[in-house]
Parts: sequence; C-alpha cells; structure tokens
Amino acid sequence: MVNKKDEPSERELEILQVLWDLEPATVRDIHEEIAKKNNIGYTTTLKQIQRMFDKGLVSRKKEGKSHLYSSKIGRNETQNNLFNKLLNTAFKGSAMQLVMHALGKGKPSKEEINQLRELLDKMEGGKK
Amino acid sequence: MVNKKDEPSERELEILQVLWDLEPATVRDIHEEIAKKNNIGYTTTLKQIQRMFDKGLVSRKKEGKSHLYSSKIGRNETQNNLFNKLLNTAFKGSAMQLVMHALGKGKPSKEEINQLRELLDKMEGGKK
DNA sequence: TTTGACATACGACAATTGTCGTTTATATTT
DNA sequence: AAATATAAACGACAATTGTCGTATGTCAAA
Repeated sequence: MVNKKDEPSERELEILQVLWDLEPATVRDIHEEIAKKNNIGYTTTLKQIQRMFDKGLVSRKKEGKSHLYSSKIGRNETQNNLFNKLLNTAFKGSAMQLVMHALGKGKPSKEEINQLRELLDKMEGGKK
Repeated sequence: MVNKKDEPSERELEILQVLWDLEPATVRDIHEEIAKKNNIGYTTTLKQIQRMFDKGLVSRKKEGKSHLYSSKIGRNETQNNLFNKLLNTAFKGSAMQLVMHALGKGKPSKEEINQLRELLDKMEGGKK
C-alpha cells in the first residue's frame, strides 16, 4: 500500500471542508451547508458522501435513522497534499515563487506583515 | 451535462508546462518530455493535445507534415487560477495562512529571506 | 514510383465524477 | 396500527479523462 494517491475531487473537497468544521455531521447538515453555494439535490450530496465512505475518506456511525459522518483525513494533511501538488505542477517546485505570488495577491495587514517578519527572523535564526 | 469548467486536467497541466518552456513544439517534442516521467504511448499524448486543441487550450500551425503547438493560456494566468482554487478550497481564503505554510515547507536561503524582507518593506510602504 | 517512416485522425473503452429519480427502510405522529 | 416524514440504498446516465489500437495521409529516400 505504497502510494494510494487518493486525492479528493472538487466536490469531495467541499464536503470535507464542511465536515472539518461541523463533524460529526449528518448528510442533511452537510447538504444544507453545501446547498448554500450550489444548487444541487439532497440525494446528490448523499451519493457523494456514500462514495466517500466507500473510498475510506470518511467514517460514520449510526445514530437513530441517520448517520453521523466524520472525516478520516485531516485538514492539514489535505492542505499539504494540495499545496505540494500546486507547487510541483504550476510553480515548478519553487516555494519562494509561490510565496511571492501569495504575497502579491492577498494584501497583508500591517500586523500580518510584522508577523511574517518575525517568522523570517526565526527561520534565519534557526539556520546556519 | 456535468461540468463545463475550464480548468486543465492533471495531464493537460503537465503538457502545458512543457509547452510553456518549449513552445512552439511538436507533439513529438512534448511527448518525449512527458515520457520522461510517465510511461505512456505517443498516441496518448497526441490525443490529449488534440483534445486540448478542440477545447481551445492550445493553438497550432501546420509545418511540414506535423503541427507546431503553442499554449493559449499563460503560465501566470494558470498559476493564478490554481492558486486561487487552492486558497479557497483548502485554506479558507487566507493567503497568509498559505504563505506561512509555504515558508514552513521550502526552507528559504538567507538571500531569499532578505528578498522577502524587502518585499514586505515595499508592501508596507505602499500601504501607508 | 514505390516504399518507409512518421504524423495525424478516428474511434473505443474503462474509470471517475456530478447529478438524479426511485425504491426501501425506519422513525415519528396521529 | 396506519399514515406520514425522512434517511439511506440503488441504479442510471452523460461528460470527462487517461489510455490505446488502427486507419489514413504525407514527405522523402531508394
């Protein structure tokens, strides 16, 4: 079981996001959240979640007549995977370039800028 | 009618990367580059590129018996799209969080750190 | 001009994804 | 218990993607 490379699809990602905030949650919970931004039916969400269960992306536990779902992969782990993918596919592996890009886009507040400076200081300190 | 999104697929991205470096390039050129990392046949790459042409992702021009392809979307534009997607799907829109993440991963050299400091200074300046 | 060697065109097929409609099971309310 | 409301299970279907195999077109050497 080396590289299972189980990347969640677009919609699965959306569901995971909701789950990370609400878990454990019912399909209804999740669907209502998803439906705020997407005009899709309940059974569509249900199906997606069931497939995610089949794939092992989420776990569940019976509760009354419904199920309570939880994610089996963490937000952080997923961030890592997706980040690395982006890094390698579009930024040729240059994290610096990505950082620059990110800074260029999001306009950090003064506070955040200082926060970043601190981080830089810390990095420099702990190195060499 | 499932999805009419205009984002390159995984393999298409790979092809675009090669194109951005080599364009204009023949299918053979591209394939040989792709084949260094993937064990796939020539016609597979050809098919992908043809589909990309049909979708308008690349342009081409006849040259002898083959075609010379060029990308119709830029590297930067694509970086932007993918970056934004990542930002919104996995990082809840927090560019700062993403920056931190990136810094945590790719150990910047001292020079790069200083380069970043400069960028921060500049940003702060232009922000009153 | 016939023959290779390539390039493109075309069509197929399985897996994945997004989306539903329909049926079945189960809890809740009369 | 019968009726009602919900949730889950199933099964379909079309589009997309990754992968090829085969057929066809074409340029250039024998």
